[in-house]
Amino acid sequence: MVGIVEIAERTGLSKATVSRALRGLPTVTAETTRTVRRAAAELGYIPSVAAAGLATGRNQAIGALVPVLDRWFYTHVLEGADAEFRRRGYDLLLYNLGGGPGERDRVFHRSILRRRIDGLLVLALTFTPDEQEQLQQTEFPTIAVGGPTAGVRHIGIDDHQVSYLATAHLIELGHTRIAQIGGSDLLGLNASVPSNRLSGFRYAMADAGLPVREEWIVDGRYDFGGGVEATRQLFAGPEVPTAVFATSDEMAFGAMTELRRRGLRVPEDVSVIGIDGHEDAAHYGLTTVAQSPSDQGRLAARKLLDEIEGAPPADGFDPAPFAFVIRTSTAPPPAAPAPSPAAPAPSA
Amino acid sequence: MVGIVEIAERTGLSKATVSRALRGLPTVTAETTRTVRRAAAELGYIPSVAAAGLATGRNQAIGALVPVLDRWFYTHVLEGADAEFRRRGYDLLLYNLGGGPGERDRVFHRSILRRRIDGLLVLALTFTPDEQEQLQQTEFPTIAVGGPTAGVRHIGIDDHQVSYLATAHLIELGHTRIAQIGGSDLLGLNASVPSNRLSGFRYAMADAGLPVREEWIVDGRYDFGGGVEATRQLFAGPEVPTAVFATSDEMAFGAMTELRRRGLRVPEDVSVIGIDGHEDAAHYGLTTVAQSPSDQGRLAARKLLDEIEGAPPADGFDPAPFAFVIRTSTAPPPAAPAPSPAAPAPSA
DNA sequence: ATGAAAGCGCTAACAG
DNA sequence: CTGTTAGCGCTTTCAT
Repeated sequence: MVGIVEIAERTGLSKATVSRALRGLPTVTAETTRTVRRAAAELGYIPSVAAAGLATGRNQAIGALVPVLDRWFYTHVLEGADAEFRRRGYDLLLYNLGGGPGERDRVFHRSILRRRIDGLLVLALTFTPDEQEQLQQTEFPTIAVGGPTAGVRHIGIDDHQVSYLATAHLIELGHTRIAQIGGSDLLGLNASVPSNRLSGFRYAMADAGLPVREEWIVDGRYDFGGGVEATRQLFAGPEVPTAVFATSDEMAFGAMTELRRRGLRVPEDVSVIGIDGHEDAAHYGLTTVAQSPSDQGRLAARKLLDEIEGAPPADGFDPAPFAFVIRTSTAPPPAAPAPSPAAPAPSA
Repeated sequence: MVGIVEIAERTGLSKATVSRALRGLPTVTAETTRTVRRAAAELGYIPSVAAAGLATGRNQAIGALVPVLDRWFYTHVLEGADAEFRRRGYDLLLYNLGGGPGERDRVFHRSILRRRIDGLLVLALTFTPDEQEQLQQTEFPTIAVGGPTAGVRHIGIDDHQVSYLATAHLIELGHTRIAQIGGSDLLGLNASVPSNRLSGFRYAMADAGLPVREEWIVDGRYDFGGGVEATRQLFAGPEVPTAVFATSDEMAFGAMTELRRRGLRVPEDVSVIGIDGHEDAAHYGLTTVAQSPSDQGRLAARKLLDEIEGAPPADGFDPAPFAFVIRTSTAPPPAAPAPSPAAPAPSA
């Protein structure tokens, strides 16, 4: 095993100088630095972050806490954050909670709290009071993406507003019979995202004087299969909606697939709108409110590292941008009048 | 900051005994162990893996090298492996190569080679000779999932055989005009998976005396959008296949979606078969050859940890199980005779 | 069964 | 600009 001592011996310099040269500190002659680096390369020197970390207290690593891995939003936040972390020389420790009930506790006590990381990125998750306290104790900077977490800065879209807009779009097209496929709080996931998306929907309906039918608010678990099942449920009875607002594109894809399987045309018979801006939305022709999770991840990473490296800790909410993308899955309801941007009259 | 010294002071024991008690070594009285643990809990002691690692040379961490994150196969291998790692007290460092061209090098030199991990899990990736040498030098155990890597043990399905079977199924149904949507080698990804899946297809066709039309072998990039585009291409001309074999379910979903968009019925007009056993396959009614990436990940993790903890290093290939799942996306071709398990005659 | 002391590989004052 | 001297927090001989 070759460490800095070997380099010191070989070059006749001291450990300290070698260390400085390796880190490129300015207090070393360019000449010396070159010599050291060359020797390091020749000897096949590989630095030990662990040793450096012990000495400095810096681990050059960030933990990312995710509820599950196979959801579009999470993987993309991770990709964005990871790229930024790597760019700045940090490694990413993945803490996946998806492995069953015991996992959560294990992750918390045996992993996060091992002083291996310099900061924590939290995806769409809320903490129990106990967990919160534990986190405080470790004292490392934390940032959340995709849903607020008590006492932690947070980046994400304004779910209420996005949801309001999506609903308003359907209303403007003349729809009055609108269903929402939402998501519920699974695995201690952040409940505020689904609840804000629901409230945005309710407000938009209320503002248009439209009634919300509680049986048309169904859970789609944020995934494709959930979208399929929710749709099946929505279209089981005699009374069916003319528009479906899925609060994620993956659920919207499931909805569209199930609608077509039932012989219903989108948008002629039923309009569908989503939230996310998933890559596949174009292929489905899905109208959606797009966001960029990878940008949110990147931004979160940047803020986290800035704080770790000395910037003043900030608090509160950083709203992320979103954009309406109109495609072919939304249109006026069947037998409805042309879009009336004014106040559409209820049709029953 | 409370370390083992604080516990030692508080209990009146020595650092050494505290360390032993904390690790549950048998050379400590049950009594003493209890005292120490209680004190640790009261003081809110949090162990430092870095310090322990420095002393022992063990990092209690495994690196996972993935080409990209948002592919069904990868996220599921990761979930399986992660669960096993955590169960045995190891953390997972995620090395994502998906962040652009520079990433690969950066990951290799600035991350993997930092002596932070005890082993490496490689997903569907091949190394350059240079990278291979670097890896050898670090000397930690490595294992691959989803595609062989030179000099590294490997777990996965037998791609050739799976592909042969899928093709044979279509042939038995009476199809003769069969297309394959495969995947190409993106980002230095493992080329042997696509090539074995292609050869399985060719062998099955050859064994049945059927010609392979080269223009019906198209690239679908292993994702939904690629499946859509490949299908568009396949059905653009006057001559179209009666069956499409997509080498991943995600591509098959894209193919089915595009086929339906074009007004073609599955399976009446076109049969579709996939590989993977994706959760959504049931909703699509997709016939597929199912595998379990999470089991493969779990097994890989287990073997890797066993080796790290002293088991003799093994080599070679561990074939993973797969299972044919017949659903409703495959049927005899239009205007074809009933399934003839014998040798179907070419139809011109 | 427990303690004392010597590191693991690196960084950080403090001198020079 | 470079060298010396102490550690970082834990594990591990070697004694006792």
